[in-house]
Amino acid sequence: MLSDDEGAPVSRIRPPTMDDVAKAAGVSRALVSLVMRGAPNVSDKRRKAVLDAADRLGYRPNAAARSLAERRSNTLGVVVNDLHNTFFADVVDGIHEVAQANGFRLLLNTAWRTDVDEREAVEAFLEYRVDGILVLGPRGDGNALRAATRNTPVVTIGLAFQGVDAVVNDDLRGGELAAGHLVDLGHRDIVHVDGGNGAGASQRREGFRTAMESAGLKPRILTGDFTERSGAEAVSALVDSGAMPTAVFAANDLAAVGLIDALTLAGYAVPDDVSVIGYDNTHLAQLRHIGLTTISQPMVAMGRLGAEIVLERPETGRRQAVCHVLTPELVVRNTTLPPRAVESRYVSA
Amino acid sequence: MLSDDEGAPVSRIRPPTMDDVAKAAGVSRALVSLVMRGAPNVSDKRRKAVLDAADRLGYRPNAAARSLAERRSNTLGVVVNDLHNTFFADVVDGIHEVAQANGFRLLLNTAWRTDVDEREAVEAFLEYRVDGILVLGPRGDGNALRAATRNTPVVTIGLAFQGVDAVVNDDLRGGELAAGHLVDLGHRDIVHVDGGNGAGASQRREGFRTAMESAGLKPRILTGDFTERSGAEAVSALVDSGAMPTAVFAANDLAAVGLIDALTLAGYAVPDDVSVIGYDNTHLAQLRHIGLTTISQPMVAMGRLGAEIVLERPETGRRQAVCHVLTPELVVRNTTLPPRAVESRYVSA
DNA sequence: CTCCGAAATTAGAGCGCTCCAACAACGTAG
DNA sequence: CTACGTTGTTGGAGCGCTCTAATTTCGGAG
Repeated sequence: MLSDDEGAPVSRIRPPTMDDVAKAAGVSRALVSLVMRGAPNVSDKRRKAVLDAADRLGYRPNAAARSLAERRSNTLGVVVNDLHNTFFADVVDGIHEVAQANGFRLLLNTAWRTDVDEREAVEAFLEYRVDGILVLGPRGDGNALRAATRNTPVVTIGLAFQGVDAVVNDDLRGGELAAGHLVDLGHRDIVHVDGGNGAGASQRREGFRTAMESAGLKPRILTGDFTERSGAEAVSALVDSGAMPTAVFAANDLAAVGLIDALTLAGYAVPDDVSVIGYDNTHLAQLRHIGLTTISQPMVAMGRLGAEIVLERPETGRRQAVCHVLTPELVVRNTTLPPRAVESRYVSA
Repeated sequence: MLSDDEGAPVSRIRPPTMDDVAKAAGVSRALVSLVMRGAPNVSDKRRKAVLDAADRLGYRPNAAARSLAERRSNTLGVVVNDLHNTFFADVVDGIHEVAQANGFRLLLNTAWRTDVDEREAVEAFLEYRVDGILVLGPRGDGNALRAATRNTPVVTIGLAFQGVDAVVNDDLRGGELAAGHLVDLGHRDIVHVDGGNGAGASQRREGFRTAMESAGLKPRILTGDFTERSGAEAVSALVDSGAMPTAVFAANDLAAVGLIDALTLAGYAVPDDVSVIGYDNTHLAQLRHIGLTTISQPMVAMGRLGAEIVLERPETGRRQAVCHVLTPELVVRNTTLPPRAVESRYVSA
C-alpha cells in the first residue's frame, strides 16, 4: 500500500483519449473522430454532446497517433541555418503565410550554421514524417537532401543542389553587381570577404571575381562564414597585412556590419577611408544609422515561393526538380563612396 | 490496366518499416527495435545483420509511432515570440545546449508577437505531446499556459505568470537602472517608449515610473510593442507633439535602434540632442557602429536555466512553481550623454 | 551427457487515432 | 405495410512502434 506512494514522483495525469470522450458522451469513438475532424454528416445533438464532453475532459487530440493513422502530419519542417541572421526570419514570414493559407503547421529547427546539425535537423523532420521540408541556407554537398527527396518534398532556399527543388537569387549576378558598383565608383583595390562554403557564397565569389577581372583588376579574397565575427576577423587580417583596400564586399549584411564595426574600432572611417557593401538587404542594412549599401534579395517572396513549391509537388506529381532564380538588386546607401584618391575626378565626371 | 497509371500522381514510396527490416535481416521486429535503441544484450552477429538491412533499405524510425508507443517524445518545444529579435536566438542557444546534453531534441515555433499565435503554437506542442515547453517572451494572461502545466512542464522566459515556472530578469530593477542612469546624467525630461503588454514591459514601465518619481520628475510614457517600428513611430509622435525630451528609454534594443534611426532622420543627433537607452544588450546593441547604452540580461544563461527547470520538474516531481529572477546590469556605451543644458555643470562635477 | 542459469530472442498486446465497410434509423414512394 | 434511398452511427482492422513476459539458445558445472 504505502510503497505505491512513497518517494514516487507525482506522475502527470494521463491525458484523456478519444475513448474517454466517447464514453463520456455516450457515443462511439468513431463518432468522436468524425466530430473532431468536422465531418458534415453528424447530428447536431451528438455533435454537441461530443464537443461538451471533450471540453469537460480537456481533450486534446494526440498528434502522433493522428499522423500515424493518417500517414501525413499536415506539417512543414523548416530548417533555419542561423537564428541570429534575420534574413531567415523574413523568409520564414513568407513560408508561414502560404503554409497557414493551406492549413499546414510549421515546425522550425535550427542548424547552428553547421553541416552536421543541419543533417540532424532534416533527419528529425524525416522521422516525424513531415509533409515537406524547407532548408534555408543549406550547407554541405546536398547528398543528404537529395536522398531525402525520395521520401518527402524538399526545397532549399538560397542555394540549389542538383536534383533538389530550390529558390535562389542569382548570386553570380549579385556578386557582379556588388563588385561593379565599387569599380564604377573608382575603386581599384577591392577585397571580398566571402561566405566560405555557406549557401550562395561560391557564386557571389565567382561573380566578384569575374567582375573584377573583366575590369582588369586583381580580386583579393578573404575567407569568412557569413557571421558578424568573420567580418571583424577579416579586418584584423587586413590590418595585420598592412594592405588595407579602399573597398570591401562582404558576403552578407551580418558580416558587413561586423566589418564596419571593426573598421571603425581600428580607426578607419566608413565610407571615407573604406567603402563597404553587403548582401541581403536585411533590416540591419536598412537601419539609417547603418545605412548599408547592399544587394537586395526578395526574402519574403522567396519564402512564399518555396512553400508553394513544396506543397505543389505531391499534388502535381512532378518528378523533375525546379529551380527558381530571382534577380538581386543593388541598393545604394551610405557606406560606399568613391575612394579618396579619385574622388575629385569622379565627382567632376 | 491502363487506368492504374493514367493521370495518377506518382505516389511517394512507402518508407520501410521495422517489419521490413526484420524480414530482410531474418529476425523479429522486437530485435530490430532493440538494436535501434542500442540495447546491450544483442549478439554482434544479429546487430550487424539488422544494421546492414536497415541501411540497405534506408530505414528511418517513425517518430510518431515511437512517441505513441513510448508515451514520450524526447522533444522540447520552444515558442519564440519574435524571430526578428535576436534576443531570442541567444536564449535558444542556451536551451539547445542543455537539451542536447540530455538527449532531447528541440522543436521551434514562432508566435509572430501575437497572443493567438502563441496559443496556437503551444497547442501544437501539446498535441505533439512534447516533454516540455519553453515560451520565450510570452504574451497574454497566462491562463492557457497555466492550464498547459497540467499536462506538460512549461516554463516561461522573460515574464512570470502565477503558477508557471519562469526565468526572468528583474525588469523592475532594470527599469530603475535605465531611468536612474539618465537621471544621473542630468536629464529631467525623459520619455519611456514601453513594450505595451509584451513580456516584462509593465515591470520595466513601473521601474521607470518609480525611479522618475523618486527623483521628483514626471514620467512620460508612450506605448510601443518591442519592435523597431514602434521606436520609429514614437519619434513621429514626439516630433508632432513638439515636446522632444532630452532622453528616451526604449523597452528593448530593437525599439531603441528604431528610435535612433528615426531620430537621426528627423535631424536629431544621438546622443548630442537626445540620449537613448535600450534593454537586452543584444548583438545589435553591441555593434560599435551603434554602441547602444542598454540594460543587459544574461540571455544564454536564461535559456540554459529554463531548459534545466523544464527537464528537472518531472524528475523531482516538484509541484510548486519556481521563478528564477536574474539581475540585470547597466551597460554604458555611446548613446547616452548629459543633456546639452547641464553638460558643463556635469562635467565639472 | 544432463541440467541450469544467464543471455539472447520473440510473440503479442497495446499506444491513440483514422478509415472502411457494415449497420441502424428514418422518412418517403410504391 | 413493405421496400428503398438517405443520413447517421458503429465495430474493427491497422498505422509503426515499444514493452513485458515467455521462450529459446548456449556455455559450462555437475
